[in-house]
Amino acid sequence: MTRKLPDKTVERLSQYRRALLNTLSGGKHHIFSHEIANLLHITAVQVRRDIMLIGYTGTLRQGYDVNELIDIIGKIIDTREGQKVAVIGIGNLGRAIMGYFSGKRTRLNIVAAFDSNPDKTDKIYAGVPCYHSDKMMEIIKNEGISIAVISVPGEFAEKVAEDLTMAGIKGILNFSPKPLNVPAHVYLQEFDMLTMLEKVAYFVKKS
Amino acid sequence: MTRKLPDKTVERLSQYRRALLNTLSGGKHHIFSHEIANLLHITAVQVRRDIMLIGYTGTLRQGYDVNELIDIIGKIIDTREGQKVAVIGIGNLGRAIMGYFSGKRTRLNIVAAFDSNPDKTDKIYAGVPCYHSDKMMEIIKNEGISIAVISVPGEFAEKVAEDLTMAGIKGILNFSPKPLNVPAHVYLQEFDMLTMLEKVAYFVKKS
DNA sequence: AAATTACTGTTATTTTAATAACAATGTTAT
DNA sequence: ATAACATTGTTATTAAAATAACAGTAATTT
Ligand SMILES: NC(=O)c1ccc[n+]([C@@H]2O[C@H](COP(=O)([O-])OP(=O)(O)OC[C@H]3O[C@@H](n4cnc5c(N)ncnc54)[C@H](O)[C@@H]3O)[C@@H](O)[C@H]2O)c1
Ligand SMILES: NC(=O)c1ccc[n+]([C@@H]2O[C@H](COP(=O)([O-])OP(=O)(O)OC[C@H]3O[C@@H](n4cnc5c(N)ncnc54)[C@H](O)[C@@H]3O)[C@@H](O)[C@H]2O)c1
Repeated sequence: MTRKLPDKTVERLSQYRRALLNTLSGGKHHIFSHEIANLLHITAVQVRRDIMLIGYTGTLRQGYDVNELIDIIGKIIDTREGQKVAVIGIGNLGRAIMGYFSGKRTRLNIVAAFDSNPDKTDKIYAGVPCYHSDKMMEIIKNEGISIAVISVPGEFAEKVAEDLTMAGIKGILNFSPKPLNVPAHVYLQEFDMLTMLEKVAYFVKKS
Repeated sequence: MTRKLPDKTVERLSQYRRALLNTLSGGKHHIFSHEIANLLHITAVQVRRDIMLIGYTGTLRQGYDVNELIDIIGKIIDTREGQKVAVIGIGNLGRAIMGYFSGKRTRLNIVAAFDSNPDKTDKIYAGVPCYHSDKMMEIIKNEGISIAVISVPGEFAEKVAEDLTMAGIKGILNFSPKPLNVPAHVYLQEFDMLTMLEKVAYFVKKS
């Protein structure tokens, strides 16, 4: 399945899987495209198209087999061995992230957290050990951690990103307000809640 | 300026403004499109095009006047009177949001927080009072709060959204993992960090 | 058994977003 | 004074994403 999927399809696949896992725990084993669509507020065509792109095929009268679809999506968006993730900066946001991810059934395992404040280190958060950031580069290399979430204050983000890059990280999800510069081989995704909120405000205003 | 702007342009305008405010506090009063572009990791053409769309014009040798541009963007994405915002659910995520927004110079004012846990209510977080959620509908109506950020656990999110809608809220930014159903006149923006992270993981895998 | 229904899967079309191309213009160098 | 340069603003083109259209098909109804 080395076919390149559209960006947006990748995002939705992750959402489909989450919704399907819910569905499953509700005891439902088959689902129609329009049901998935309703769960996510998108159209059924979109759902079918995405599913077509990953090469899965439902049955005519029953729709999609929930287990199978979850599996196939996993084959696409997970690696076989899983990927290790670290969270840098265990303030409010860092803890929210750890809490949210813990227990989610996924091949993305948060295996370490790092903070520069000794009061926060050498403790367990949501089942994950938090180390002092002095050890960050070493642990990332030794553990083979490939993905990092940055939730430190803006003024430290650039330095953290440099260290991460040197330690061989492959992907960064950045929540700090400072847009980062990383080499092209590091995949970078930035996110800002203020932007989201201002967007909501703008579109509220229009109506 | 009732011209309809593309979705993505609106997002970027918010980012430009944030970057420009930084620039300004660094004592720089003029900026070129390619400088803005570098700050945000986008292209200069994109920047110029967005700025064209809002009808602002720079000077040829100096580029854009930072103050003026900040102002113009404000005219576009803010309302004159400002809009009031409430945060529902003051857990780790709620507190991270409050901390992040506080002190940001914007016409979006977080004026109230709400939580159902009496241990958390009747306190001040990042300068904003937290009330018990019993009073939510009343306060939202009386204060004229038009935008809400939902950061309660999934199982309560639907109910909170219903109450908010009934209280007359106009826009919702939802961080709970439960996709919400709201009437069409309420602008809804959902966000999920797990999706973001899985996307990073997917694109890391490819390389 | 024919028609109808309710789905899926796929191609075609439209819409939205990004990029490229380039004219216009003041600035600096020669 | 002229040429080269660096920048903006805008139009043209391409790319990405979403939507629409519709063919195919098993089940159900008449
Ligand atoms: N992008 C967004 O949407 C968004 C939302 C909320 C917060 N934020 C930003 O995220 C960051 C964290 O927010 P928060 O509320 O958790 O803040 P916080 O102050 O509670 O936490 C920051 C943590 O980072 C740690 N830290 C500082 N320097 C470090 C370093 N070099 N290495 C490791 N750890 C270090 C601190 O000890 C602290 O524990 C802030 O920059 C904030 O502006 C962004
Ligand atoms: N979308 C994302 O990216 C993302 C990231 C992290 C967390 N989350 C989700 O956000 C939510 C909050 O995360 P958290 O880490 O802050 O959790 P938390 O448990 O620390 O906080 C939840 C807070 O909501 C309050 N609450 C519960 N019911 C309420 C109600 N009806 N009205 C008002 N307040 C109520 C609780 O008292 C608590 O203070 C969770 O659902 C979590 O899954 C989402």
